Amino acid sequence: MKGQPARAISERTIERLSLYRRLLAKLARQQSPHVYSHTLASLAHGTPAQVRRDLMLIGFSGSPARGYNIQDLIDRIDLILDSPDGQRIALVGVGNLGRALLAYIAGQRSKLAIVAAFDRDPAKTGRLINGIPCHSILDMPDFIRSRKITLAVLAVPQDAAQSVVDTLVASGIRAILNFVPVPIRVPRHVHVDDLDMMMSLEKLAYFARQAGNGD
Amino acid sequence: MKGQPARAISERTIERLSLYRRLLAKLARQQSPHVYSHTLASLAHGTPAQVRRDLMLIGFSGSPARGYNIQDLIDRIDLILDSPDGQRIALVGVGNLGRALLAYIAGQRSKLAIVAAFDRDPAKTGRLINGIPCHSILDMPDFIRSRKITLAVLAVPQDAAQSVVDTLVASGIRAILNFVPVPIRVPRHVHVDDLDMMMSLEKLAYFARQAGNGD
DNA sequence: TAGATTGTTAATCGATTAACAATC
DNA sequence: TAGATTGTTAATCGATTAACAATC
Repeated sequence: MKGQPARAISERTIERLSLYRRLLAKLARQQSPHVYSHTLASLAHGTPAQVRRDLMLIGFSGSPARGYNIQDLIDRIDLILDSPDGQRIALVGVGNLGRALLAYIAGQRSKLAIVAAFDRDPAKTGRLINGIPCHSILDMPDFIRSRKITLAVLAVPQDAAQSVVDTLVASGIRAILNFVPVPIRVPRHVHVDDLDMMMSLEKLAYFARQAGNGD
Repeated sequence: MKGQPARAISERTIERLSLYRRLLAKLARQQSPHVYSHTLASLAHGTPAQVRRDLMLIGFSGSPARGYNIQDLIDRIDLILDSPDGQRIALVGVGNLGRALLAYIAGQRSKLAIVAAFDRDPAKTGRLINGIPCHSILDMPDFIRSRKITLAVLAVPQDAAQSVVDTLVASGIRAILNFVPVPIRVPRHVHVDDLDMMMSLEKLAYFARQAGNGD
C-alpha cells in the first residue's frame, strides 16, 4: 500500500514543512482561515515562490482569490510528517545534555515521544528521570526491539559513540539525532542528523569577525 | 590591514574546516606527520576532491608524494577560524537547556568561551552557575558592550526570543546561535544559526519511515 | 622511472528563484 | 472587469564531483 504519492520529497522541503506547520498553528488561532504564500513566506524567512513550490510538491492547492486554507494545510502536513501511531524515541547518554534534552523534548507536544533513556552508569539507571525510565545500556537492544523504537538521540561521550551507534543499528534503529562531535558510521538505510554546537559556534565566530572589524 | 586573502569562504567550507581541524588534532597524535586527501576525506565522510578544493580555497598546499603536513594545516586553519585574542560568548536564558549548554561549551577547550549568562529570573542571577557569573538581563546591554562580546547563545522561552534578540543586536552582538524554535529577525550584518531539535527530529522521523516500512 | 597524489578547471547536480499563463 | 495570486515550467545560482595535466 502506498499511502502518499511516495515521490521523494527533499530534506530541505521536509524541514520547511515542519516549520510551516508550526507557523500555521499560530496563524490558525488568529483572524482569517486562509493565508497567502507571501504571508507564510515572510513568517518563514523564505520566498513566496518557494512556499508555493513546496506545497505543490505535497499536492496541496490553494485559490488565487483566498490563498491556502490554514487548517486543511496543517492536516495535509500532519499526514506527511506524522506516523498515525506515533514514533518512539530512545535517548542514549543521560549526562547534563541528555537530561536537558529529555526535559526539552518532553515539553513539546508532538507525535514524537522519548519513551526510554539509557546510560552505562548504574547510578543513573533503574529510576525515573524527568518522568522517563532510565535503563542500563545492556538492556537497550531488547528494549528497542520489543518497543519498536525507530529513533535515537545520541548524547554519550565521544569514545563511546561509535560502539553505541553499532548497537543501535543492530537493534533496528532507523535514524539518529547525533549530538556527539564526531562523525559516526552507519549503513545507508540509517539516517543521521548531526547537531554540532562547537562547529556552529566556530562558524558563527568566523562570520561575526568578517561582518566588519570596523569599530 | 588584510590578514587573510579575504576572499569569501563559503559557509559549508568553514564548517568542514572546523571538522578537519578536529580530526587532524587526533591524527597529529599518531604515526605520520602527513595525511592524504583521501584519508582525511574518509574520516570526514567526504570526498578527496572536496578536501583538496577546500584546502585550495584557503591557499594550503601539499605534496604529491606525502600529502599534507598535519601540523601546518592545523596552524593554517587556526589562523582562519580563531581570533588571536579569542572571542567571548554570552548565554541568554539559564533554563535546563541553558545550563546544559554552559557545561557543554565550557568542557570543550577552544578560543571561544562563555563569559557570562543572563536570565530574567532573579532566583538565577547574582551567583555562579557552572563557574560562570549569571546576571540580570537588565545588565546585559552594558555588559556586552563593555566586555566586547560578539557572540550570543539564545536559549530563552519562545515569547521572549525576538525582544531579547533586538536587545542583543542593539548591544553590538554579531552572531547568534539560536536554540529557540521560532524564526528570529535580525539585520543583515548579524548572522544566525538555528539549531532546531524538534525540526530535526521530525525530519528524521519522516526519513526513518520512508527507509522501509518493510518488516 | 612508474605510480600515486596534488591543484585546478570544467562538467554535473540539486536546489532556489524568476517568469508567466491560468484562475478566482 | 481589473488586479492579485496560484501552479508550474524554465532559468539561474551555488556547491559538489569528475577529470586530468603537473608534480613528486
